[in-house]
Amino acid sequence: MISKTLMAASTRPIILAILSRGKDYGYSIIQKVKNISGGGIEWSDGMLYPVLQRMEMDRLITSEWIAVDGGRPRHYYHITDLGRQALETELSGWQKILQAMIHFSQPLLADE
Amino acid sequence: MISKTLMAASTRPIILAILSRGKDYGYSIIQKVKNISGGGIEWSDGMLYPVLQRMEMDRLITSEWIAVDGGRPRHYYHITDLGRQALETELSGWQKILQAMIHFSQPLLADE
DNA sequence: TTGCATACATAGATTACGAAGGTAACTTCG
DNA sequence: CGAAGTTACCTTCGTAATCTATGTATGCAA
Repeated sequence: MISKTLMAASTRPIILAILSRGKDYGYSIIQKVKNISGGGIEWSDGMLYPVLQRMEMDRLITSEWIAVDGGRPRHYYHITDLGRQALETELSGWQKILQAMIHFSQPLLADE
Repeated sequence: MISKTLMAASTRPIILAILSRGKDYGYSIIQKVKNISGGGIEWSDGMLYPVLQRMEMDRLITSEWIAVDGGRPRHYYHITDLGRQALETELSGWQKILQAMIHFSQPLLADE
C-alpha cells in the first residue's frame, strides 16, 4: 500500500511525466498509471481532476476540449514549458531524497 | 529545491531509516540528514519534534531521556518493530512510484 | 432498461507542515 | 563574573493541499 503522503507527493510528477510524452485526458491517465504499475497505483477520478485543475492554475499544464465521435468531449491536458521545468526540478528533488533514503537504509559501517 | 509534498512524504521514512541503524536524538538527526545530503535537505527543529511526537503516538518509535555528562539530557528515540514494518512498507511503496516515474520519464516507444 | 464503463466536476472535512516564538542548560571567552 | 553562542526541546497556529463523497452525463451491451 502506498501512504497518503507519498501519494500526494507523486501525483504531480507522474502526471507531468505522462504529459511530457503527449497530451492526455483524465480517465486515460488513470488507466495508464494503473496499467504501468500492475495495479499497484490506483487513482480515483475525484482525486485526479482537482489536481489537474490546480496544476493548470499553476500554469504547469494547459487544457482544451476535444470532441469525440459518439461520446462526450474530452478534456485534454498539455504540459507547458513551466511544467517541463517543474518536472526536472521535481526529479532532482526525488533524487536527493532517494540518495538519503538509500544511504540510511544501508547497514551501519565502521566509519560512521 | 524539494517540494513541500515530497518533504512531507519523505520525513517519516528517512527518520525510520536513521533509527533502524540505532537510537538517536533530534538535533543529531537533523545534522545527519544535512550532512548526507550535502546540504540539500535541511530540516528545522520546529518541524522535526512534532513529527517525532506523532510517530511515537503511532507507536513507530519509543523514546527515553538519557543523561549526558556536562550537558542537558537528550531525548533519544528508538525504532519499534511496528516502525520497522512501516519502513519496509514505505520502501516498497516508493519502489512502485519510482518504477512508474522512471517509466513515464522515458521517451515514448512505438508499442504504446 | 438495467448495468457497466467512460468522463468530468465540486464541496467540504481532514491533515500535516513549517514559521514563529518560547524555555532552558551548558560552554567559551574576555 | 557576565555575555554571547550553541545545543536541545516544545507548543501553537495559520496555510495549504489533499482525498472522500457525491453528483452529473453519455454510450453501449445484454
